[in-house]
Amino acid sequence: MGSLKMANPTSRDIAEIAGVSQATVSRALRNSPLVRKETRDRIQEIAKELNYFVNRNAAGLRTHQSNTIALLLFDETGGADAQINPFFLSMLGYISRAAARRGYDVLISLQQLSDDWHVEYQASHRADGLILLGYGNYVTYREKLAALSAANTRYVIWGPVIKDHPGHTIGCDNENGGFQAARHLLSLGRKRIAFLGQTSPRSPEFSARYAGYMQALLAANVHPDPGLKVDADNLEELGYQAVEQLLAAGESFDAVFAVTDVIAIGAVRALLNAGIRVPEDVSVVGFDDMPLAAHVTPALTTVRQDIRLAADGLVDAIVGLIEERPVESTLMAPKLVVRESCGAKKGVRHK
Amino acid sequence: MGSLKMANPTSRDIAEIAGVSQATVSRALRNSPLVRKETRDRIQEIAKELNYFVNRNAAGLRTHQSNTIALLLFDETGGADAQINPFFLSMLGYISRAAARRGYDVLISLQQLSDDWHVEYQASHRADGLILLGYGNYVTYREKLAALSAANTRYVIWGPVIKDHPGHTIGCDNENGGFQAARHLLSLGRKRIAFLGQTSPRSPEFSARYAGYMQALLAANVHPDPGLKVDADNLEELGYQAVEQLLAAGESFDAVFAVTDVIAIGAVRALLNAGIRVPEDVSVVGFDDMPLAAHVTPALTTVRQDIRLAADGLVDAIVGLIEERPVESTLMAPKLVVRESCGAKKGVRHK
DNA sequence: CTGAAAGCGCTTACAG
DNA sequence: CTGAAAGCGCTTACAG
Repeated sequence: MGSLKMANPTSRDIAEIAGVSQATVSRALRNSPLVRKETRDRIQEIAKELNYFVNRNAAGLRTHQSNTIALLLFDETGGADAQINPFFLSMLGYISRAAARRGYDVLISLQQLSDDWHVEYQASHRADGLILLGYGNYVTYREKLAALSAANTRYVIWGPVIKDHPGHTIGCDNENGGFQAARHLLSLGRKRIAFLGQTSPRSPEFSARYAGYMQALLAANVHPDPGLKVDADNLEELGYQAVEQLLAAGESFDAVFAVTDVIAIGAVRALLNAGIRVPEDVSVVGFDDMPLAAHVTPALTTVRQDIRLAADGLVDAIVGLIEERPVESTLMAPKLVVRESCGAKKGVRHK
Repeated sequence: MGSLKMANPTSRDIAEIAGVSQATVSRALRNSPLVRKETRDRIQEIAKELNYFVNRNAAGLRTHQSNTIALLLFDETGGADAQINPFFLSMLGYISRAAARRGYDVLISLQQLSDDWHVEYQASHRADGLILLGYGNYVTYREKLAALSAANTRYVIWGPVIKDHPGHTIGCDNENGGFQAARHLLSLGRKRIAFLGQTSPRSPEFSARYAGYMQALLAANVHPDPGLKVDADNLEELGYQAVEQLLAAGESFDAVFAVTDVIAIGAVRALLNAGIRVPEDVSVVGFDDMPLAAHVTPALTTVRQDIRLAADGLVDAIVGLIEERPVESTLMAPKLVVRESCGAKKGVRHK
């Protein structure tokens, strides 16, 4: 069969070589049982030899499908320079793998919440559906979501499952996670547990974690001290500053529950820096279990959100919507991961 | 002008509403000066009101362009479960931003080096070009790249700039980086500097870092001790094991140069675990300056690859190839970032 | 400055 | 089991 080479072969070229119609080539390449096995094999072999691949634009134009999912990552950093939250970044990896397994490509896009992203991806037929990722400001968020829904865009959100919120959500049971974190600290004998994180209504996930924390305190008859609650957005530097602030205010505390690992890592740095030992003097627990949580020193005790499962769930959901199967919002169970920063494992420095 | 709403408007719908031909609509939407300003504005307004977006499949089919870049990330982890190297993951963020600035979408795909990815993305018209990212095994890599070139696929690699390597490469001057790291350790009075990393020909980047390290030793008349060189692939656990191995062999050393931050973090953990102080007893320097390098304790001294610049360079290069401008391979200068783990800054724990 | 027309490369009823 | 034909929604010479 020598050298069947050409620049940009089309199904028509293959038809000519195979001595069949272009329609038959199209069927054969999609493995249609309508085409006789023999013919099918021959055609596929020719396609392979020619390094032929179906033109996705043509196929997409015909079928109105792109087999692509757009992944929108909200950039909390205000754009420009800063790093994206590594937690979401690593989720992206799992999403991409899960999508590939189901035959979907993934288009990524970093977005400002303020951007006018809502409909374009699907309306332009670049994607069949959207996955939205990021700790959003749910107040502004909400109208955008409503606009998406109004435009019949298919989308799934990673975030808090909020009653009568538009769209489908896959999220973590943040309240339970916060509860587990605080209960664990209490079980270690800690009573003055500082809370670091933003709890305004624009951050319902963090608010839920706070609610869980409060529940645990109340269940243990520990009176919460408002002086131990410090607002902090999700940046390492702000975790650092939050602890500095507590120290400057002369607050005494024997534990810190930070609403994300990023904040927790900043908090630990500030504590060590002030000559306060972690976990001997102050226990620290984070939230997320991002990749490096296990590798900082002391290794961070944290509440794990299983991002692998989350990614699978998000992809399942969006593919479900695309293929018009019924989809439900889901709440996933978080899990406390005990490492060194809380002091529960005395003298054990690695698993 | 009330409610102009319809399910999936096309340029033809707009033409009808505007009372012009479909061709004029197409021109107007692409801002062609051929269309009278007035008409153009009117058409664009209608499009906006209808929430119309050009069907990318149709446009792509016509123009043979996708305005999309495929980002192929090589998965060193062997697939399945593991985390992707955070260094590359965060590069992805910058690439996506740079591409957006130039009007390109980014399609991501995690790949095994063994996969048959070489041509499909461009041949199927899903992408106009590829960016390849990851510490590849350059022996197997090479044939794949040759295949890409043979298929006239446009691609740019992040990696070592190797003479007569196929394709265009944007990379870091790894040799110089290794030199800076070792020279810095030597300047601190360290003489027995362990080297942790894989230096086989399949990892030319790491080999180059090793070469720089050797140069620095020789320039300082320090005789390199082969017992202080330990092979380690790019995983935290392997950095940990490498140090364990040195200790078990009874080697004495006062510094560690790890060929990546990930390995360095594992090394630090092993040292602390063995009761060896960092940096008092052993100085540690890594390579990459990944996001968390600054936030582990002690903060990691490392050789920074400016990933922002790298990302811009990669996108510039691939867009250049796509738009048929001449493109050259580039070597970027790395920069030593001094933090705590080397001991140069006594008593200073944060910037 | 505008329109009529061709054609990009597929998929899929429809007919046999 | 196979083919002829229509048509997806654009862009862009070509003609005026």
